Amino acid sequence: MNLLSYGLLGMVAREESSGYDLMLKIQPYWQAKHSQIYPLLSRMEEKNLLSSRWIQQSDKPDKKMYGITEHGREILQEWMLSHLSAPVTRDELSLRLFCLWLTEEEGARRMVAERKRHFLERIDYFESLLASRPQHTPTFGSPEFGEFILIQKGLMNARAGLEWCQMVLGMIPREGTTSLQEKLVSSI
Amino acid sequence: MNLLSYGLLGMVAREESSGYDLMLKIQPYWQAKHSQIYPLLSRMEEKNLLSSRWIQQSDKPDKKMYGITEHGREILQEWMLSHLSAPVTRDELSLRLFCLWLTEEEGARRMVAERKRHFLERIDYFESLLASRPQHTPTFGSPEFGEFILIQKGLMNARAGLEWCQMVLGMIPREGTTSLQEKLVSSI
DNA sequence: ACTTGCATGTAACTTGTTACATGATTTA
DNA sequence: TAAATCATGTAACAAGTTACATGCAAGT
Repeated sequence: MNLLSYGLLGMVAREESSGYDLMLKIQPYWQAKHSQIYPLLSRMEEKNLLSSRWIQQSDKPDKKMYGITEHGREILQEWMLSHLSAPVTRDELSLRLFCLWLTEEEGARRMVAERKRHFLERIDYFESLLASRPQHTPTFGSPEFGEFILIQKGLMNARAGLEWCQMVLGMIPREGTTSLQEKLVSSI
Repeated sequence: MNLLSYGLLGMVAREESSGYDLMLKIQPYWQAKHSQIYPLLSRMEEKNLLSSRWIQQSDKPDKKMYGITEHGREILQEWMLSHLSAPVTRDELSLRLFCLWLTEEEGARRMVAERKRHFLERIDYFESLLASRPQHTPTFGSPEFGEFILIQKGLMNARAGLEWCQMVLGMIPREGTTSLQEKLVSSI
């Protein structure tokens, strides 16, 4: 059982879901493709952590809804008490910064601007999630609490990223902005 | 050529390094083990992106220093101009928050406290990096600039994470703090 | 005596991505 | 008419982790 499997198990524990549902819901926090999720769900059913039933739909394709079993819930509880592993981030931008000195102002600005767009999109997404739920802050113990602080986690992270982008864009001179003095110095 | 390979190539472009050096330097930004790095460096040498030479050492084991080739530099330049991919984060904590309602206050607090320690450690690390380099802010174009904003990236991210932890710890009631009224309500 | 750091590598395995495969309905 | 959404799955491949393997020097 890997971390993704536990995550899926936990989501099913909250509400019965199809693989497709789970994929969409988990995407913003853990980038997993359907080709990874479907086999995991099958294996978890074999291990008796999940049960499934087919739901016929008229307009859309039929779907397989998964629910958690008693055994699944026990395993889930154990996981929640086990040691928490450190987050893993792999960001191409970090690698590129090691050799940023190889690029011109324009290239560097383009890169950071692209990342800025990414964060703005994420902020939009998380804010729309917040807007589509009860106004009052949920209290600990309710299922809404976990979801609320999860959204806050994404939001605060994206805002920090945006701030960084703006700081950096402020530090890279726009081309054509170089002063006469600097040009003279760099031409030596 | 994967992202990690480009990252290593970029680091070698800055200064000649051994696989061991690269592993240590890249760790805080991209968690790669030596068992992944060594074969990548070998393959990049085969492709004529890197060249290597053995350095004998008396007190420590000998080491293989890699330098970038002309061809390597060209490939690196191309990469810097190509499309930047989105960052990928896999955080067990995010998955756990989906089913936080399964745990008690104590378990939840422990989890967040553990994460808080993680961020405090990272902040310490990045601040020590800042302290061990020239006081004045580097300007765009110098190799120090990229490294400076990379450290800032890690720092701002870790600070945002810490802030989130503190917000959440403030929202989870400490056990024994529950009011009489709440106890009566929850006992129904 | 034991562990940590330095230093390099391979083998077996797990995890994650891309591509293949199907097919109806809705929207542009 | 083309693309996107819904919906499930498999196969081949790439990326990343864990374990195995060696060995010396310095510190605890």
